[in-house]
Amino acid sequence: MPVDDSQLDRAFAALGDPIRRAMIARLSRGPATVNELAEPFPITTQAISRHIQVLEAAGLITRTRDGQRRPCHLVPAALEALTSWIDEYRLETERRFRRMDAVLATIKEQEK
Amino acid sequence: MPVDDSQLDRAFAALGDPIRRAMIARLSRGPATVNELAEPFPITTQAISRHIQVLEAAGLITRTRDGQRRPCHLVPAALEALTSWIDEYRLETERRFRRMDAVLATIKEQEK
DNA sequence: CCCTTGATCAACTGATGTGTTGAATATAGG
DNA sequence: CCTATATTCAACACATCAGTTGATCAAGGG
Repeated sequence: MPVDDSQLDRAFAALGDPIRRAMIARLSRGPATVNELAEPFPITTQAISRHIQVLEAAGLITRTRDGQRRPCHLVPAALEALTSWIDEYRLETERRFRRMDAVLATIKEQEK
Repeated sequence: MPVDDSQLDRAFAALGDPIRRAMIARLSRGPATVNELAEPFPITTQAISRHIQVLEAAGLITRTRDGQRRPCHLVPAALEALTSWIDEYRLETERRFRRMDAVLATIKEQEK
């Protein structure tokens, strides 16, 4: 499954804000409306509404309709795409480190 | 090991830029100097130098000295801290989905 | 000792992000 | 119907970001 580059831009950038990360944490425990998400923060509902739009544009959340409410839902697959991207390079680095350790061990052995 | 909130801000925000992600990808294959990292991109070395500073401030890379060169090295543990953060909430969401599926299955069973 | 190379600093520009206030829209409910 | 509630839109202020050019600094090599 191809991960659009600009979607990665938006998703990682979205997580770069502590308010949006707190919203993600909240949504992991279940859906929430704009007002519910706004409650813990000392900023206006409008500002929260825009944070939500950022998360939605990043594909990290989706929204449904419940009368006049617009509940937000976390999209675990979007989070998984991010960890996959990171892990690819983390694992490559760790493999490289292990290879280098092996080489150093061999050299040390030969010096004996 | 406690992950400073502002470090998460910086690290996720750093990955929100495609040039910096490409640098991460490059560094997963081994250390590289500023000029080496700049080579693929059509922007000035100064701009690259600042991207590197952003990655370093985020804790994603470290730098050593080799004469007049300043090689960059990826820090896999920093990447791991990010996947850990994401996975916590992704896994919680998936557990919740499974619980809900179970409830729905029970209801469906009772309807028979 | 000079000149080149690798890298950074400083100042400036234009774009983007995050917050505000005030107005608008839409649904709920008496 | 009319009002309250949930949410969003629009316009603005302010800060931060990503790029530029030009100058500076430090290490190497002839």
